[in-house]
Amino acid sequence: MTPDLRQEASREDRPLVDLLLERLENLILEGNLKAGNRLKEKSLAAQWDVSRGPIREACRILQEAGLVEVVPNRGVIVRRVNLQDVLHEYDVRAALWRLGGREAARNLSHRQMDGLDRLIAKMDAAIGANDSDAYFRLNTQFHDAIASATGNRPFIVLQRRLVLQSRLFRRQSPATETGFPERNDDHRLMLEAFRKGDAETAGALSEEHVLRGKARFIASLEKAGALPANHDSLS
Amino acid sequence: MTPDLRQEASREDRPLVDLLLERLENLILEGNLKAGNRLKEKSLAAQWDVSRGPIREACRILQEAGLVEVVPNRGVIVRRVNLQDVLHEYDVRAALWRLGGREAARNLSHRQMDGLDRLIAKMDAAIGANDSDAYFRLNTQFHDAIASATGNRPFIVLQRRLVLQSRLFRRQSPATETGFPERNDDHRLMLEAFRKGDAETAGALSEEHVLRGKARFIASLEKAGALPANHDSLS
DNA sequence: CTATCATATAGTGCTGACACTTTTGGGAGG
DNA sequence: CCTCCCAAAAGTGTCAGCACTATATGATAG
Repeated sequence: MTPDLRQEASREDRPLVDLLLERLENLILEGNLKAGNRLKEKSLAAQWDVSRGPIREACRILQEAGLVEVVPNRGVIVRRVNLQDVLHEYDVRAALWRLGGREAARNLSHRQMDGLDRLIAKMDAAIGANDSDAYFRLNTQFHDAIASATGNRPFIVLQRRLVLQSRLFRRQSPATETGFPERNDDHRLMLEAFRKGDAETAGALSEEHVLRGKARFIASLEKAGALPANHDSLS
Repeated sequence: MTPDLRQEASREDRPLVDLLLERLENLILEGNLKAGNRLKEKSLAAQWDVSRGPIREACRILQEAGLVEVVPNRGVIVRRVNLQDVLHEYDVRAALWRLGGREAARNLSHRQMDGLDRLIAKMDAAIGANDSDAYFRLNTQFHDAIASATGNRPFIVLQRRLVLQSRLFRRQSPATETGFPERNDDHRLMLEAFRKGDAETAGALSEEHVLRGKARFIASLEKAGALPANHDSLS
C-alpha cells in the first residue's frame, strides 16, 4: 500500500476516514482479513501512520454496513456470517430485484439497452475464455447499470450495500461459482423483457435470476458436503 | 436529560457510543433537531459532559444509517430528504414487505396470530378514542411482530432501518396521517390470509398495504398543497 | 446604506496520552 | 503432563489539546 496516507488525504482533499474505509473494505473483501479476525486499531494505526480516532470512525461505518461486528472492550472483528442469514439475504435481494427489474424496464433508454447487449456479448466471451474474473466484473457492470436505470436512489444504495455483504459471504463459503452460461441466458431474457417494455416480466425474471443464484449456491454447498442436514427448514 | 451520561454508561456496562446513539436518534426523530440542522460536536460534548470522540463515532453510525449527512469540515447535519426519495422508499418497502408477508404466513404460530388479532382490536379502540399516538405504537408492534415471525434476520434488520428513515421523512413533510380505519382493514385482510396459510396472498396484501400508504401520503400532500408539479424537493 | 474585506470566534480533523480491560505467557502446584 | 493463577503485554475506551477550516463580526471604503 502507499506509504503515506495522510499526505494522500490532504493532496486529494479527502477526509482520512474515507481513505481508511476504502482500505479496510478492501482488506476484508479481498480476503486478507478473514471472518472472525480482529481489526486491531493500534497496529493498523501504526502501520498506516495515523491515529486511532479516524480508524475507529471507519469501523463504525463498517459496523453499520454489516461487514464487521464490534464487541465492547474486545474490538472489531470481521463479521462471521451463518448459512441461514446468507440464504435469507438471497430472498431479500430477490424481492428487491423484482422492483429493480420492473422499474428499469420502464426507464431504460434504447442506448442503455444496447450497452447491456454489449455487456452480455462480452460476458459470453469471458465465459469462452474461462475468465471468471472478467465475467464477474462485467456481471457487476450489468447489474449496476440496471440498478441505476431505475432512478430509485434508495434502491441503488441498498443494492450497493447488499452486494458488499454478498461478497463477504462468498469469501466465507466453500461454494464455487458455477452456471455462467445459464446466468448469461437469464441476462438475455431480462434484456428481451426490457426491450419489449414488459415491466412485470422483467421484474419476475430479475427476481428469478437471484433465486436461481440461490439454488446454485445451495447445490454447490451440497456438492462440497458443507450443508447441514436440516437445510430444507432454512429456505 | 439525565445529567451524568458517563455514570449511566458504566452502571449499565454499556459503551458510551450506544447511549449517545440513542440520544442523537431521539433528538432527530422527535424533531428536536430538524432537517439541515447541524449536530455540533463541541456543544453536544459540553452539554453531556463527554468528549467528542464517542460522539463522532455515533455520528458515523447515523451517517451510514441514513439519518444524517456528514460534510467534510462543516460537520454533521440532519439529513434533508427530497420527495422523490421518499416515494421511492415506499416502493422499496413495498417490495420487501411482499417477502415479509409471504414468509410470515409460512411461519406464524396460532398463538402469534391471536396476538395480532388482539393488536387489531386495540387499534380499533385507539381509532375510536382518536388516540393516534396509541395507534402508532400498536401499528409498530403489529408490523414488528410480523417481521420477526419471518425469521429472516436480514429482512428484520433492513426493516428496522427503513422504519427509522420513514420516521425522519414524516418529520419533514407537512403530510398528515389519515385513513386509520382503512389501514386497520388492511391488517384484518392480512391476518385472514395468515390464518388461511395463503402465503402469496399475504405477500400481495402486505405489499399493497405499503403502496396504499404511499397513495395516502401523496393525497395528503396534494391536499396540503405541498406537491410540486414535477415532484421536485420536499421540506 | 451597501459591499468588501480583515479579524475574531467557533467548529471540525486529527493526534498523543492515560485508565481500564482482555489476552498472553510462564511458573507453581497437583 | 495438565491445570490454575497471576503478572506482563497488548488492546480498547475515553479524554484534552493543537492545528486548521469555516463562520460570524465588525470596520472601512464606496
